[in-house]
Amino acid sequence: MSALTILRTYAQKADPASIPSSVLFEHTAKSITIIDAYPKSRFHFLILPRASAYPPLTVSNLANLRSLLKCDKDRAKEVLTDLSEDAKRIRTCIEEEMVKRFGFKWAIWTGFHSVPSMEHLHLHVISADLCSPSMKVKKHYNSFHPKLGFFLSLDDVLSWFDATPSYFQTVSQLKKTEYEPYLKEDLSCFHCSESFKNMPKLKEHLQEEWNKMSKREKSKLERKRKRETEENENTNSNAENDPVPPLKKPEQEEDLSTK
DNA sequence: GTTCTAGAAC
DNA sequence: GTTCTAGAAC
Repeated sequence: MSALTILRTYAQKADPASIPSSVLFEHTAKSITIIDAYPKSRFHFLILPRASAYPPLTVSNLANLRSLLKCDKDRAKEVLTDLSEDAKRIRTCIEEEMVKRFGFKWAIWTGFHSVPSMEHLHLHVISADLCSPSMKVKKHYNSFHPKLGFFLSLDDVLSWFDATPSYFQTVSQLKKTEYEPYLKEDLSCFHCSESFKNMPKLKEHLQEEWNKMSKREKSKLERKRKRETEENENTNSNAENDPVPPLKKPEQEEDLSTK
């Protein structure tokens, strides 16, 4: 089967449960969520609108964002808002898993590639780390870089529907010539903008950025936990006494939070 | 995505 | 001289 149309065959399944469990994450009447076969971050899912869920839209209307945005505006918006709801649920699952596996939560991006590499509309739900063995070449990295322009956040796309009709017209063309050059831009860290000469150097740096984030977030959680314990002890020990003054933040805490 | 090759890095 | 990497070709 062609790699380019694999998503379409999933989206056309009458019974999504027949999709291998190593691929399928979950499905609803309207969508199918799969685990990306080549994850570009620690968590990377794709949400596909099911081919028969949006009559009279056809599988060719659902080929990509461009083809969808050419359809009746209300119908297109319905597909996207449904995907948005699904994404919200998936993000919650990812966050739970982040806490279970890594002990803290970090950002999750939800959006489309402006120029997709596979047939059938697919919404990326991807953790904001871009650390993965499958992240190999510049094109991979730049296609998810949140500040570059190639990656279109779903919220941005939804905001196009509230813009002027002429803006919607223009932006919904998603011209390849406009977006493809982003993929060739120099490698720069999405956290700190530092630039890198090659992928191995960038990947090493992204891992360091993630380690820093992990430390920062975990100590934040630790301070929160301590504070809550203290507050509880305080409440209990003073339960029979008169009103207690609010707890003051220790000096040390102020310092750490600014770092 | 994988394979091949030129050129950079070491 | 050998290894590594980016980019082109498929």
